[in-house]
Amino acid sequence: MNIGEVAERSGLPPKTIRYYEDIGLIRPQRSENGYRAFRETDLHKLAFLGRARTLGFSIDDCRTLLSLYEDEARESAQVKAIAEEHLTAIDEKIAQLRAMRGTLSNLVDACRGDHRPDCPILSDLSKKPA
Amino acid sequence: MNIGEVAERSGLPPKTIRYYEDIGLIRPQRSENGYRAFRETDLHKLAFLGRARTLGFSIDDCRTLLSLYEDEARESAQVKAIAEEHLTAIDEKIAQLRAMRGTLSNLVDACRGDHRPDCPILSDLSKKPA
DNA sequence: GATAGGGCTTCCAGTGGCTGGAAGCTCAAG
DNA sequence: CTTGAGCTTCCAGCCACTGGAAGCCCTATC
Repeated sequence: MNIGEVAERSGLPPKTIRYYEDIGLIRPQRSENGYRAFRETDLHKLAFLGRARTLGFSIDDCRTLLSLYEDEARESAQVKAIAEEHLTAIDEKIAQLRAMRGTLSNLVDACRGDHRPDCPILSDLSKKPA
Repeated sequence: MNIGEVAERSGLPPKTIRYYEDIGLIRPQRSENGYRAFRETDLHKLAFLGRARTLGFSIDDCRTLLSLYEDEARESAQVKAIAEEHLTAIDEKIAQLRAMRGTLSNLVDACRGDHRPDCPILSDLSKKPA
């Protein structure tokens, strides 16, 4: 398979696939003409990576997950630990965003949004921290 | 004021303050010795920026907000529009994270996390997209 | 007056995870 | 034989900093 087909079937752009090779996540073979020659296993790995990325795992986590996936002697506890840590990080991000959202939403509600200059949003931003 | 004091009083690291000067958000004067010489207005601006950043506004938004703040002929509608757009973006991010969280949390719950290799998390990552 | 230290300066490079674009080779179709 | 799509590499840029090196400035102490 050439990169175009793999891109289509994995859902990842060619650029990303090349990048993943660059950083050593996959090692496709090469045809005589210099083109990357992907096997089914490469495609499978890329799909794995794509899915892990949509779940928000870092590239580093992906690397580890992929190696665990290929390691038949893995312990599911290793996988679970990574996932739990990631879950915690997600929760923290959500909490942070909700805090932002809360403040911002109050400010937006308080702002008339008309042609006059006075604006609670700017007032808040410019007020001294207590 | 030197940068150290401004850093402490604004809560921003010196590196960040220099960076903000670099990209033209502030224009502190200079002392004869070459040190940056900050006035109260600079400090005020930096505090404004710091607060806007913690609310998640992009640097570009911050630049606009700052110029609106200094523009006495502004209309609060301009400010509100920026804030509302940002609010929408935050909502999208939260939705995305919650989707991740939902899937991931199911997978984590389903994984025994023991010494055995079989793991629903890896199974899910490796399964073909429907 | 020498020295030690902390604070300040600039500049370069790296972070994460791609993405855009240029220059050039290969391949299939007409 | 030409055209165009697809592939190759490499370099640069995104965002918002951050780390580190090399070197100047200022104050305090001996």
